Amino acid sequence: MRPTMDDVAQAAGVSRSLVSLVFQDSPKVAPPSRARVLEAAARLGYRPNALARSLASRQVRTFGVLLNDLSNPFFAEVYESIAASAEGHGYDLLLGAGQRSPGHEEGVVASFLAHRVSGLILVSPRMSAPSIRELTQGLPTVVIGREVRLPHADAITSNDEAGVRSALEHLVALGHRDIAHISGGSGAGARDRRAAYQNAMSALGLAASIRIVEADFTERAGAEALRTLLELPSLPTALLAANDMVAVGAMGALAAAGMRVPDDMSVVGYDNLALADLAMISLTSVEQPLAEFGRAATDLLIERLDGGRTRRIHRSFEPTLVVRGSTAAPGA
Amino acid sequence: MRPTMDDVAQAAGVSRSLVSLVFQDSPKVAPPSRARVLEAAARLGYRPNALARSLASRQVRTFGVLLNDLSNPFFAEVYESIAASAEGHGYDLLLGAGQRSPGHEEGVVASFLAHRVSGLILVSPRMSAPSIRELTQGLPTVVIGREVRLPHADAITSNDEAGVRSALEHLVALGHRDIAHISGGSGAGARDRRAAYQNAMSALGLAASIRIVEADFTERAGAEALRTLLELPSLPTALLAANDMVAVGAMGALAAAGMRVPDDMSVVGYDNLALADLAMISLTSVEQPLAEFGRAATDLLIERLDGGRTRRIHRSFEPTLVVRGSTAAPGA
DNA sequence: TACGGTGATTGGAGCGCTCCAATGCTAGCG
DNA sequence: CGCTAGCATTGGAGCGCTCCAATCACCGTA
Repeated sequence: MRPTMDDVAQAAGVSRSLVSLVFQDSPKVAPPSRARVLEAAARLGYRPNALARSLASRQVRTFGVLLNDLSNPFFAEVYESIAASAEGHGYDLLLGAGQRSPGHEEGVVASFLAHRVSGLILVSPRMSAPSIRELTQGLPTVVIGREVRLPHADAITSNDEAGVRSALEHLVALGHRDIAHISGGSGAGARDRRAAYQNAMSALGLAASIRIVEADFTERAGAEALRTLLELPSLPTALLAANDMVAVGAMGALAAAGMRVPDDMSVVGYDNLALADLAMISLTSVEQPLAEFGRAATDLLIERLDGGRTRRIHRSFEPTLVVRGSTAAPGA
Repeated sequence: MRPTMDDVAQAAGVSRSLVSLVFQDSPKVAPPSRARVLEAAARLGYRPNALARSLASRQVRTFGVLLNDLSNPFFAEVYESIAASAEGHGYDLLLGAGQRSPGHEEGVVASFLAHRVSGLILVSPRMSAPSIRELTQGLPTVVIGREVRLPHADAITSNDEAGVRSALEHLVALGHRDIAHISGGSGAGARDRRAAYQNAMSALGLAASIRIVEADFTERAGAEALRTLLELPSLPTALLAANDMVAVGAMGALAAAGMRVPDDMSVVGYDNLALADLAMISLTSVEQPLAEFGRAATDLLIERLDGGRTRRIHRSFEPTLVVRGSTAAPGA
């Protein structure tokens, strides 16, 4: 059996309470006692039991982070920024992966709740809003990448309307008029982006050439969507993809079909992953300030936890278009 | 406050013990009692407290999974296979990300231990073997992607010797003789792959043209390594990269330098990520049976936990070469 | 010498659960 | 009709810790 606090207390010749104070870094402990306790603990190989600690203190300084899809590096970047910021605030993280399925997500969130995390960060969840409400039951929650309207849940999004508009304006400036959208289907935020595309196309006087292919936020789905597109009688000259994975999948399918980017078709992605910057991909993409997402998420959670805020907040960030080699004038 | 078992017991008019039995799915509970308890629990919104449960039962049916680097999809694939298999055995997973730094990894493992996980799965850890031994303290552990020799730690690797040999033989069959290796530096398994390269080159009679550039398992490092290589007086005709991320980074740098793959240089990767199959990348790569890694990892852990095994096991899997467009005869 | 004050230390109750031994109850048997 | 077997249920101790109130030792001061 692992040593407990009592063992350490006995070995150090003090009470359990004192050992507890030492491991809480309490300033009330006299330096010599502290040294004796730490020495005894080291000798026995003692490690505090986080379970017992949380149970007794009835507070768990831990956030549960649910990432929708580990295979998309987007989530890795968001996670890194959350981790950096949570660490600074002294919070632990429990990580879960949703595997792109609402069922998995619900299981992960249930497990977070069972571990009594103090707050939840859901990154682009696919769960329905009602099931989020039902599951989280008033637990402070931040949803990234989707605007969920629940009183105990804050939202962090980037301004898709502006991001999509800047991408389309860029394409139009290059001379494109026939611009199709490969959508994220039922994935988080896909609706907003789809709507932003429709709005911006209309605003640019291109309502007539609106064309949407439903897909999902994966390479595979992007490739399939493109093959669907190729069967149409007329092809668009440019493509706005729901994200970079989709864009890359579509570019792959284009290459496989013997078409060249940007000569035969321009492609714009969304997220500006490290991938997009690779020379043989060189994808024009809309960048979201991911680093700020993480900081904002922990800040919002801590405001509720320590500051006692109860009103929901929606924080929206401005994206930036990064132009690379995948866009050019049509027929160039 | 959240309802506790006592609240449910009171609401259902039974004892706490009975409620406990119901939530453990005990067969000794009479169906009507079970129904009453479940109804009361649902009405109150009761959820068992996993902390208290683990503390009282002194067993935590949870594995800690440490992934070295979330931004490499390799780890996402390994994770998915672990998740699938652990779920089947009724184990929960705690996920942690090492962010490519030994310090981070140690923090994550310490947190796993504090949560008293029943077993550990370390995927390509960067920590030193002594610090693994010291941290894990006899806790059943499986290390994937690296052969760590500790009595309480099993190892899962793929046969790098064979994988590297098949890649080199493929290149030699195409006519290459001058084949350089971009190594993973101090990353997990980099040593084995480097040694395998040296051995295979010697076996193929190419010891004289052995050339190694140290890098890391990332795109960025691959690109930098390639730029280093370009400054040498003579260039190799083919490249064996430590993994696909490195290969892709190197291909990007090649493209940026105006060189074409495979015309000016052939490139082979390792891991066969989804990425490698994209048409504009089309990377020849060595595939490891990732799905089996996950199953093997949970099986090994469970053998120790339930079966009482104490001797270490090293399980090695055979890789397969997947040939794509990034390799061709030199000067083709 | 007695006293209040300060800082260090301690005892004990309790967090929400599990698990074991003990209890109550009904049916079945001689 | 008493006795036992067997099932369903219960009470209570205890998991390893925190936290509060109580205690202790020691100092300076009146």
